[in-house]
Amino acid sequence: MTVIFSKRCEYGLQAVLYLAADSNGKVISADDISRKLNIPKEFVSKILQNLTDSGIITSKKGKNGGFALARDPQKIRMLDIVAAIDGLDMFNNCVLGFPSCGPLNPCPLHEKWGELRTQAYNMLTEETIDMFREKTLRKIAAI
Amino acid sequence: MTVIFSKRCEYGLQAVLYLAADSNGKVISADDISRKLNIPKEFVSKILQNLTDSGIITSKKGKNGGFALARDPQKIRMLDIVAAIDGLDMFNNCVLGFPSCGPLNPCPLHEKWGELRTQAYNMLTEETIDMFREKTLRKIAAI
DNA sequence: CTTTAATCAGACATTTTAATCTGATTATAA
DNA sequence: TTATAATCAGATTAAAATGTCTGATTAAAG
Repeated sequence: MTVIFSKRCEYGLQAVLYLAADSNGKVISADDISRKLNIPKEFVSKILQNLTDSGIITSKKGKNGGFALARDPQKIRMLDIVAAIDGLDMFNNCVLGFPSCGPLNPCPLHEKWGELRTQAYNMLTEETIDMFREKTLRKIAAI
Repeated sequence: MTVIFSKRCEYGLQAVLYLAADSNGKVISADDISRKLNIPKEFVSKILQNLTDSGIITSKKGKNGGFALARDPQKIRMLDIVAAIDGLDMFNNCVLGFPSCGPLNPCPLHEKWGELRTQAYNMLTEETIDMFREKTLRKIAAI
């Protein structure tokens, strides 16, 4: 198995993209998100709690409650969500699992992989979730 | 958690690189590999068995037995090892975990991520383990 | 004020990955 | 030919990730 993001993180990214795309000021319930994205309800609820604790989304309790973005979608970077759920270790640790891999003591793939990793990091840093409204809506409509 | 290669695959890559770098025609035992790379012996043994089954390395049983590359190091691509252990799903599946992500029905990250993924694929395809002898030796010396 | 529908908190269960153990087989060397 | 040192095969354990359940709390609506 090879993974870029954990399932938790994939689902978290999906959920936040959905909140950004389809909530028009209103909150969206975990149940709704679960059905739309086809993610187990109890699981996505946990992830939404995480994201609430991290300050990326807010929650409204009680009847008609749900979740919404905590700030402008232009101010939520893909990286923020990844950092909140998976952390940023992948951008520091050696791709081959060697200990203390760095410029001084590089593993065989260090440089070439480093470039790719930096590109990935930049991508996640530059892209904010407001860029994806239409794409997200189209994708979700097709699930 | 975020992972590119599984632990099995990381260890497998390390082990094959080591075989390519430090075996001068001779076989190297799992015990030796375990000590040099600081990988649990029983675990690396299993991985070496896998790689033997996959035809990437060969094994010699009995006293003074061990493992060696099955063919020229110029003919063993990094990708071969990854394919044997982790498989190539990561090059096909959606990075956000959406179902049936493809050109017809792309996820929001589909294109940008696709470029990076292709670069990674090309890197693993173009690089053969003979390119890494010195780097590997230097790295292992520093463990 | 009561019902209802939601989040929240934490325990629990399942599955996958990582790691270990046991014993059989094999081949070298004394 | 016997002792030794290695791979091999399969079972077992441990840890981490994924997924589920139960009940408490909260707040809106009837």
